[in-house]
Amino acid sequence: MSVSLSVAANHVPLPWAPPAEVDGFELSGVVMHIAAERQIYAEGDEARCFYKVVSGVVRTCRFLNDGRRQIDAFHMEGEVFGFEAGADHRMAAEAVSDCTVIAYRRRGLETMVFQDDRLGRWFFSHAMTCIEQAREHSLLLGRGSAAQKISAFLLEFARREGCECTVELAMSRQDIADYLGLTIETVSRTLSQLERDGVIALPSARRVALKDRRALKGFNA
Amino acid sequence: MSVSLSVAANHVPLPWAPPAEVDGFELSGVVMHIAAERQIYAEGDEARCFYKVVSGVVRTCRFLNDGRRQIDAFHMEGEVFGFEAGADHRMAAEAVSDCTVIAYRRRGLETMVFQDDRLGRWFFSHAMTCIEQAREHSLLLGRGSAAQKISAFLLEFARREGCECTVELAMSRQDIADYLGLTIETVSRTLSQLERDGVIALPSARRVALKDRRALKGFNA
DNA sequence: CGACAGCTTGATAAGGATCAAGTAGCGTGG
DNA sequence: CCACGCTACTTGATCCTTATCAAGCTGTCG
Repeated sequence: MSVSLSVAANHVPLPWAPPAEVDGFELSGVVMHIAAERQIYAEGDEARCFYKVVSGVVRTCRFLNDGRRQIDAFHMEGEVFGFEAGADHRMAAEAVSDCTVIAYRRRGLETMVFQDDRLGRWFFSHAMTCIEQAREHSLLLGRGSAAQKISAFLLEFARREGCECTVELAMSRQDIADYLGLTIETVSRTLSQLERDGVIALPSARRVALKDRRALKGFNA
Repeated sequence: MSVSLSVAANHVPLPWAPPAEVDGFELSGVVMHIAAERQIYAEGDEARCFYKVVSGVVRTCRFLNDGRRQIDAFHMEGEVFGFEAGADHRMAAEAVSDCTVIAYRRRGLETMVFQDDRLGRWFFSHAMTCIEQAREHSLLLGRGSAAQKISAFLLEFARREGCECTVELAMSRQDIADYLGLTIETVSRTLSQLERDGVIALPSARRVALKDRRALKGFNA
């Protein structure tokens, strides 16, 4: 089965499923550039679109009444964010670095999902992956020491960036703290301690070399 | 559209979607009784079935290498658990109290989901609800004080049990602790403190009366 | 060079974990 | 019916991790 929607100003093929599975699909998407620290949408905004990251890093987060922030996830190249069950966005999305994203209209898509097995399966698999990530994050937040949180964070981003030995951190210490449920000072101190222990090296603040992956993994299960 | 699968020994209509939406559907389900504290499936077991709670309470949880346990969720009457993206269960499921559940074969269902819009939509909505719950749980685990965690827990269960003023706790203090990322002593102390503050009453260990919902809500956002 | 933002480090405090005793409730058996 | 033993829960004392407050450092940009 093949479906095409009306073509918008910027027409971009749907690139976030294995090409073999959704060859026939095309969705109208609008390319957007967002400067670092700019908001893409706010908590409570109507969820008209969902997004795919082309370049840069995006964070989805919520704010507490006391002003603190919890970052739910960082979204990197190729990842989809902002797809909601209800009418509104439950979290805000903000650019961690300068970003390029594609905004897809949500309207119509939900019907399409159930008209084509392949697209439906992809979406379902996406949803299940989100659940697993959220649960993994819960586990970390609920039961990890600062060292466990930091080491899990570094290993996760090393994997996602594809580089096995060096992690380029797009996000600030504050972002890391808000993702892991720590303070900026504890993040800094823990990184320093890991460096003193010879587990990592910090050639610069935003660059981490993983020197002893075994030790890093050893902190967790 | 209406679909019927081969009828198993115990044939039970699929009851976990609004009746109006999946009237035509029937799935073969096997009714199971599980004694309190018995395991329904283990972490890593092949995910042949998913389950619906008929009565009692079920917990889904994971064990860490140091022996500690993180409870991901409690599942109550009418709720579905054990539906996985991959081939295996990522968490164990155990009976908190004596339970009755219905086990549905997973095989065949995934195809059905994409053959009928209504069933598909229900499943998708179920998945999205799971994501929101997992994120809510992350927020609580990452940023809450003991009092915030306990009050959020009580309000959540008051809502789910339908009773607005008294919560009947099926689970032990240890279960609560493992759900909230606390120790059993802190759970106990926090409940005692809330009682001293006149926010709740504890007529018995497993029964909590919510005396001041405003104060309970006040701990959180 | 100075100003600024982001990061690091130090000193201290608070919240929760841990270790250690109790106490209450409940089923069992006498 | 009560004594017993068991388990779950509560409470107390102390320790440890991390938060908080405060200061200094580093790199960048004008």
